[in-house]
Amino acid sequence: MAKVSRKQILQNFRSRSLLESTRRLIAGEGFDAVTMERVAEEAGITKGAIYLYFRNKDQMILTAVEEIASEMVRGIERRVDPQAEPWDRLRQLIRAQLAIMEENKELLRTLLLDRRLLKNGRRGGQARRLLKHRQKHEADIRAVLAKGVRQKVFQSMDTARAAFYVNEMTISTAQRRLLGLARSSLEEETECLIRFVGLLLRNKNFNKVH
Amino acid sequence: MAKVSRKQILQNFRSRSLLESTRRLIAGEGFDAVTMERVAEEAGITKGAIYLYFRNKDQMILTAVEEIASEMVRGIERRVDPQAEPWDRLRQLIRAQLAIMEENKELLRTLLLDRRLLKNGRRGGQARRLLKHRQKHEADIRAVLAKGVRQKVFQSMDTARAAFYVNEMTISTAQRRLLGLARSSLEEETECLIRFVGLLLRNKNFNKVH
Amino acid sequence: MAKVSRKQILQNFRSRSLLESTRRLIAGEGFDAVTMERVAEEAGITKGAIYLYFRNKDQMILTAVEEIASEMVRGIERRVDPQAEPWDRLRQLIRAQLAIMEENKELLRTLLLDRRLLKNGRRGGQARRLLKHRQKHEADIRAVLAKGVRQKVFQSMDTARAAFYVNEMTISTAQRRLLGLARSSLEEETECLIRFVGLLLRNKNFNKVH
Amino acid sequence: MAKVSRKQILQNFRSRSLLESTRRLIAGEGFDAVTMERVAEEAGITKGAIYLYFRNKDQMILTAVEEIASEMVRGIERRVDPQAEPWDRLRQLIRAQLAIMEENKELLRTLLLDRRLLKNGRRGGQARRLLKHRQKHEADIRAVLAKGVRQKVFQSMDTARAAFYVNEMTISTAQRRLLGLARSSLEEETECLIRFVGLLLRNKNFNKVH
DNA sequence: AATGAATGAGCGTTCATTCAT
DNA sequence: AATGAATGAACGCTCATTCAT
Repeated sequence: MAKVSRKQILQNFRSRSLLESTRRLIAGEGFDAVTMERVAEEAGITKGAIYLYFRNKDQMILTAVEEIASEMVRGIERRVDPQAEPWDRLRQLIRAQLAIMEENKELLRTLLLDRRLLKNGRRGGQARRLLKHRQKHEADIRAVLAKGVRQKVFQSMDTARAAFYVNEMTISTAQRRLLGLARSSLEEETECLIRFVGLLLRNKNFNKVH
Repeated sequence: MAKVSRKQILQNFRSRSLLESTRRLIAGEGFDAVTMERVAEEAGITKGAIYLYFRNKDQMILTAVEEIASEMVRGIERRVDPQAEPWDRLRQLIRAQLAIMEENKELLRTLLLDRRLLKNGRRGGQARRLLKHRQKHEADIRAVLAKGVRQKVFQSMDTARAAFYVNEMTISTAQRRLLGLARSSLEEETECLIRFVGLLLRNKNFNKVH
Repeated sequence: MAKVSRKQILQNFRSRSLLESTRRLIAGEGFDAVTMERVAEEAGITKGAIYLYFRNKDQMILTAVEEIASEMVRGIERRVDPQAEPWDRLRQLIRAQLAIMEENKELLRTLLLDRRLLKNGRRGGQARRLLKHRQKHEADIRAVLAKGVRQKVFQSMDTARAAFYVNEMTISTAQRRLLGLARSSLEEETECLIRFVGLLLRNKNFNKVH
Repeated sequence: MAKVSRKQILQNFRSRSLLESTRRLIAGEGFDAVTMERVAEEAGITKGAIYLYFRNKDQMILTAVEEIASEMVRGIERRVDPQAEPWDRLRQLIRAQLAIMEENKELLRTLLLDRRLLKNGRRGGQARRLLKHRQKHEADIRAVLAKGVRQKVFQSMDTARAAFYVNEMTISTAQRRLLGLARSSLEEETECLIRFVGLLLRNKNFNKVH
């Protein structure tokens, strides 16, 4: 068992190194800088050895990116109190999302500006797994909205669409920061976004809260 | 002068051919299909000659994309009645934008999924010229909003930010269609978006209009 | 001694597995499919272990192919009645050879189309061991011819050369089948070949026999 | 026109260099030595430039080999007197074939030992064009045989098959020389082969001629 | 002004062989 | 005895860019 786990540990260590090298390159210089040569070099092994851990380049990148996405979504969830009331919870969601995106600034600069992976062409649906995480997040938002609507805290609406727009507005807000187009601080941006979302939902508590 | 202008005409004609070939390739097969070879072939000249009209590949693509952006913005303006009242005008803007984006579906599938050009890295600000057009469009929206606010048709708000969100929501709506994630027709999507925007602005005429 | 032989048995078992995997791959997909990885996998051991049984890839393939050759030659001999009269025996030889080659169709498709192993270049004569079997078979034919000549059943001739040609004609007949260029059945091809060989030897019984 | 032909000349010169480098490598070290890198180097250009003259490696090799085949077949024809009587003509054919094969010794060592190109797999039929030349040659032999049969100089027979065997015997004779297995001189081998072919055809003039 | 042949660096991938364990 | 991770060299192919003509 010791032996097995030692091997497993080495395996995992290598995979991790490779995924992190990949991530670092994506963050630092974009997808085009992700060369098998460079990834290997950064991970301290040789080009050929990568193929012991990943079938090919596409799969390696896909794995790295999917990891990032899932980490971010999980990170958001961790920062939200599931017991909170809808409007509070929604604000927590938005704040968490913007905070996490700020933390992963460099990576997202590439990921948001270069979404080639989402192209249908590749392997019909394999790359689309990436959308899963976005959709999961949207579903979370939607659940909060639906609860709020049931409680008459939000006006009645098409919650699926509203969730989509809330998410897109949040992403847009983050993206504008990444491009260096935002003038104010992250906190100001966040509160301003929340105010607009409040308008969108015609949140009954809006005036009290703010 | 006649000679010069004849030269100029030929120059322009060549540039046009090249830019249109570039555009066609971007629309049809994405950025990766834009090789100097193919652009030249489609334009009816040879690879080397491109360098008489453009400094390098990047600049050629940038010019092509900038043209597209400016055309689209101009196209939107052309479809809007400058005399219309704010709310009507805003709806015209949104409808026009979605219509134009639908018309340039193929191009946008590439342009929205691959925004590498916006990366600051390249040459301080050269690529940023692309943002100019987006900002111009945002300014148009903002003007309408400001007028509406002055006329008390819209509630008072940070119009710059509101314009940003309106634009982003519109782009998101179009993008979702491009990815094949929208279930309903363009018209339905459009009207639904307008309804949400109405909420955002707390448009006073909203109930009457819809 | 028991211990030694147990080792030996394991040794032999492993070698066998490897050689049979090699053979299967040659037959199924050609020499290019014979990678150490796949051979090992099919034999149920690991790549590195192969080098405990064979010095290198070349030697492994050579051994496998030599085995095939020797088996085929032995197979032919087994089907021939050593008591039979020369002409009958020759016909048996030819029939047996074509039958055996048909049975090893897939292997021979590769072996006949890719005889690189016969190149002298490699290691002076090592690869030449392969020719041994062919020569053994030729010698068998020659013995029959010689006996026939002594019995005046065949006309007098350079039996070495005649044996060579008889063998080559037989191989050519088989090869044409492998390439899918033969129009008639194996039996027809066989009888036709025998008829031509009869002509070559001016077999006195030819008219009676056929 | 001068310009055009100068370009054409350069084009042809490069193609020729490349094909000859290819040929030289095939002859000297076999197909596996035919690397784009080495071919280019031998031809005095760079790897990438090859693709200006050939679509890919396969096509380059195929062209080279087909050229060799067609040259050899033409070379044989050139050495044969079309007016000669069947038996003389057949002897000329065989002598010419053996002579030509001797001249292209090195090339044939590879071509006969490595017939991978004939594998059906590649591009269903494109590689099979190679067989065309062999078949053309066989057809020539057959025509001579048929004429001989009509003139009652040869006994009646299945001329297609006989031509196949005559050709195969000739090739086998040459191949044995290439492998260094022949003890006697080319002339002796040739005459001996002709004698056997005479037997096969039961040539009526055989005794007189020899 | 335009050609188009040529370069040269780069890419993803494969595989026989080695060697510490 | 056996593993299997790792190497390292090679390969076919692409393409932006240059430059003599």
